[in-house]
Amino acid sequence: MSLQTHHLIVSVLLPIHRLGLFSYESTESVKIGNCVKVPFGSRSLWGIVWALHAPQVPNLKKIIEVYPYWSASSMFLLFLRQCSEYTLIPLGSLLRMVFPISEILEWPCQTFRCASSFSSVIQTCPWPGTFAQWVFMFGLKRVKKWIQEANLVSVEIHHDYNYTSPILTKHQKEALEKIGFQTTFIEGITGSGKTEICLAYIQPIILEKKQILILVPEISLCQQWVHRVQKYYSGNIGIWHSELSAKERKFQAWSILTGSTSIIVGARSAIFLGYKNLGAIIVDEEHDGSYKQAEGPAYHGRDMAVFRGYHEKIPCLLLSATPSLESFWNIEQKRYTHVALSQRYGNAQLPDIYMLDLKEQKLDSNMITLPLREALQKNLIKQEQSLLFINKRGYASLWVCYHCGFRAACQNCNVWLSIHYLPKSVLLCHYCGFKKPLPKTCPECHNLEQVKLWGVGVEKIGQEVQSFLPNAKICILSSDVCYTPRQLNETLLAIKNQEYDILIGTQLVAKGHHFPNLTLVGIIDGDFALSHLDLRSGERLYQVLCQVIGRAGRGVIPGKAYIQTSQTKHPLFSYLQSHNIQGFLQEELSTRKKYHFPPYVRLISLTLSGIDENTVHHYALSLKNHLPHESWVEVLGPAPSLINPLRRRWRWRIFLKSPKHYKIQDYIRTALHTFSLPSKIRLHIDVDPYDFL
DNA sequence: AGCACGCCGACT
DNA sequence: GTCGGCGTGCTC
Repeated sequence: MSLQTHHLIVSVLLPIHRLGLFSYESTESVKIGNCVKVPFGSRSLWGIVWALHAPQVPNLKKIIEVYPYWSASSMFLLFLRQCSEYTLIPLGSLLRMVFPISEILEWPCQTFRCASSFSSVIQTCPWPGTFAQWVFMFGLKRVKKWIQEANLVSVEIHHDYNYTSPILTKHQKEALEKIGFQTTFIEGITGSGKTEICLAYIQPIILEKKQILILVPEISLCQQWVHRVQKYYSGNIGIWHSELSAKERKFQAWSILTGSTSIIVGARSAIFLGYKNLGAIIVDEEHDGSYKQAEGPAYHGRDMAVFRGYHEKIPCLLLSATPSLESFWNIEQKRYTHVALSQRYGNAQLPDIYMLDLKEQKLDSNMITLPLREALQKNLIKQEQSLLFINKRGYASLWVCYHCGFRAACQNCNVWLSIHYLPKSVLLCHYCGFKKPLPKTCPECHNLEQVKLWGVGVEKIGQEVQSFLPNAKICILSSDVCYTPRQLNETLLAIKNQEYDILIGTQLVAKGHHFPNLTLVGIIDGDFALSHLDLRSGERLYQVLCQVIGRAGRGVIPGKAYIQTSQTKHPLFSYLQSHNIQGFLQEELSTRKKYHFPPYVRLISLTLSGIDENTVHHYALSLKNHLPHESWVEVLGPAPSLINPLRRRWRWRIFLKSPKHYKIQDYIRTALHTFSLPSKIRLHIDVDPYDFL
């Protein structure tokens, strides 16, 4: 053996789904956290040095290149490790989210001062903007050539910006003082000034040249935060979400990595990105279910934000008017600092809530009860806007021929197809997106007289309103009508400009938009989620109703809300009427405690899926039998999913329940270590699942 | 995940 | 006789 074997063998984490850690020889000195380019099969990949010792393996290869400008801090690596241990997402899969586009590591990292602030550069270099912006606009090759021509290769990174703090009221200042060093929950109804407190709080952090990450539950809310931030901040604002184009993604990831953007507004996946120096994390609308990613690697954005804040020793602020049960519990357990804002900004009143019993009303085939009709009419006369909420897209949810009994069903899922007229007439599956032209006659018996449409969606409500208020200008708001963020923003602007009298919308309208002239809210189906099949349904309904009702009366005029339901006596509504969130959450918590459900226990779901029903069932049973018996683990199932098949795949689920202080993740990891599945069968692990069906 | 290798149907 | 279907297996 040669004497040069003192070259280190290091363990490199690669963005590979299954395992992830591979041994490489390093000829130059590397540290843990360095980004390195390594040969892998017939290609080369970027990875992170995970450990400075690794097992000797045959065919050991050398590291090609070490990235000199950025490396993962030990705190960041600890964060990744905890994420992986908690969510059971393999480290390799996690790294794919950290390095969404690893090619940016090939870009040179030097950049220029903004032309406006560095006159000597202006003379030799006629292009304004930062390096990244030029690359974004003109392409790397051209910019590189320009740099060589201008001889400017080693100018240092420098960013100039101003940040002024918003002016706070006395109450807001008091709240600001209470924010702790780590996770703080800021609870306050819409309009209580949570945003301003946050924007004031981050000022010193921004001035220390650290980055701020603002997480939002939905892409459409990014732009809103950008506008808020721009009032006080003159620098670059980063955006991160799944709908960025490939070009934009590269530009944004590069700007975030190099620190050329100091404030980043992003959807949940932004929590895993590599930052230059993250200084604080803000999670807006903390309770929102959209933070939970259920498809692909399952994780909860808010929980990951808390983990990251903890490991990087930076503050994490959770904001909500209607805390999630988990957070409410964590506040009670004194895990989070709690800051409550009670006053609504500028004296706006909370809306009065009226219950309408669907059982007492004679509706015929209509969905809107008489009192709500009258209220809509009055509001129209007063020239004030109204909002009707119904949580169903499309026109109707079942196409049925009464002559032969034919019902239009999805080819891939065990569901009926919904009828949509907007933006185009079509039969649509809400689960897989399958589309079919709307039949003119029954495909089975060719009859056309006896076709019936069952179920009620936004479009049908729109039709009903138009029938009794023919002069009202109606706007239908659903993801089908506004399918791009731009379209949605345009529509929202039109609403603010009073171009519509009555809005009819799905979940989409519930999220953080301010319409000053909106004074009436009607909930069409106030019991759509009150099933006992799903333990979170009550919590979700409460949150969504709170949010929709919060749309009313945000200006100077007090608002009113009508809730149509067949369960007027349900305790949820009395808490809602008295605006007593605490009471509602307390009661929900005690139910969860009684039935041994989260947050009192840990719940994990294992879902097996595949094309062939029997094979999936077979492997689900054998997985269950493979799980060792432990007194502290309760194994439920396997049970078939409610919608089976879904996207042509059959799914069987196993649920595991254990007390929280046991490491059930370790139990599962070891159990799965000795369990193998054929490649046709997929296993999906979800820690703290949101759905049970 | 990619990208190989590998073993069976319709074409110049 | 080939071209190519995607089944399974490996990548330090």
